[in-house]
Amino acid sequence: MNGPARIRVMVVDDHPLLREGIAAVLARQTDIELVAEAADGLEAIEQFRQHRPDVTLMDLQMPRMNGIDAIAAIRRDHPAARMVVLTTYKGDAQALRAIKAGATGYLLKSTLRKEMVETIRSVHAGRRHVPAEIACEIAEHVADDALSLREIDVLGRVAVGNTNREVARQLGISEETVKAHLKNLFAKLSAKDRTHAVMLALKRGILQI
Amino acid sequence: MNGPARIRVMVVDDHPLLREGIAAVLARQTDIELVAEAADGLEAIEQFRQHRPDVTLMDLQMPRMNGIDAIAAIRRDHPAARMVVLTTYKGDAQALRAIKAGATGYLLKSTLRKEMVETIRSVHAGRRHVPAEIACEIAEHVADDALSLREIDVLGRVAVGNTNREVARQLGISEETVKAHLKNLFAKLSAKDRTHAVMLALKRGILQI
DNA sequence: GCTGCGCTCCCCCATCCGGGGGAGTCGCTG
DNA sequence: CAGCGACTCCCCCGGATGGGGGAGCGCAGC
Repeated sequence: MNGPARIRVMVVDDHPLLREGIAAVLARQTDIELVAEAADGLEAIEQFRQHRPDVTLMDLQMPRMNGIDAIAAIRRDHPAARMVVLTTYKGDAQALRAIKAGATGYLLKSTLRKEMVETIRSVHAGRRHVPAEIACEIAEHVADDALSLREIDVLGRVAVGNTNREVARQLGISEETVKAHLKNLFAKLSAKDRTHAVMLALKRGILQI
Repeated sequence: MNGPARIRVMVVDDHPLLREGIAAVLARQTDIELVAEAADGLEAIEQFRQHRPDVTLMDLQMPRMNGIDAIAAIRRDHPAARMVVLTTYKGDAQALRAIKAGATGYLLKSTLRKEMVETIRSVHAGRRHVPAEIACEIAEHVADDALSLREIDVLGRVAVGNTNREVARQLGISEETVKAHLKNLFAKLSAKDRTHAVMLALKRGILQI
């Protein structure tokens, strides 16, 4: 049966065992072909150039270059590339950022085999595929605005135990400004204090551990 | 070739794709046989009873019942059971707790196929198998003592934005006592303040997000 | 029986934090 | 150009935080 061309897929993840699992599932599909694998964002860009897969499954948390940057880089050169985000958590900041970067689908690693191949077919057919679970998480938080880069920077320094004064010195700004940034981001995150703010930022994927 | 009995393996993980990957790798080994799968701790206990695998690969973070509790429960009834921890992070508190619960091996999910099968054979042969990477992490922190249950409880409440007074009221103790617990755990974690302490506890697997 | 440690409580006090207010510059966008 | 938001700085001030000290009780191990 040499019918319609098969969907050419690349999988990008730093866990070899997970790649192996995806390969095993895809091998059982007659209409899907795994043409490339990569363990991080840089490899992904290189492999994409060589193999031009129809659909790319991309993890977000990876060494060297993360998935968001890799998606953005690939989409810049190949706007037609179909990218499906593959991640463990359902952090909304991550999801939103990935979709902004050009992802057309979103898959949790805890999903079943069937859902994965359906997503690949769906995305290849040109449809967006974001599960209701994720869509809700995103909708829940697009209302309250995102943190600015400066606010994220300040919060990141607070997270590692710096006082307002230390953050101010590190950034070359006044302590009052640091306090202003914190006041603003507390309101955005609905945080009760700096510790709570760090926890919420971690939950939403704004900060990483 | 119906030679020596094959090593009977069970894999416990809430990610079906990862289980699939492990199954694919094990299928290529002539001396290893995958006899059972489970998606959480409770299923693991049930499946163990039914199939009595020689070696169990167990994830730590799972819904319903986590891996530590499952390992402890299985080892209580079957002290000879060989348990290998399979996890994403190398948090030392997790590693140490797992080994205390009776794990005989420790595997990072980012390890290669080869290392996994070698670990299975090694553990089945009665050897302990903890990679140097993990052993170092553990050794680095066994010197400074672990947090007490009360301290972990206090820190967990601080992490979600409670003030010392609120924590005191929740626990029915004095605010001074809460401050004492915090002072002690700051010293144990080498934390600069409560926010830093929460971050360090998350890194070490003492707290979960 | 003594020691160590977890847990509890108390004191003092310098410092930090966070909420309230206002205000200026810059750059983007409608 | 007017408005908005990010970023910057300033004021005041009550309350929270954290570092220092000491102390009692109960339980487990040596």
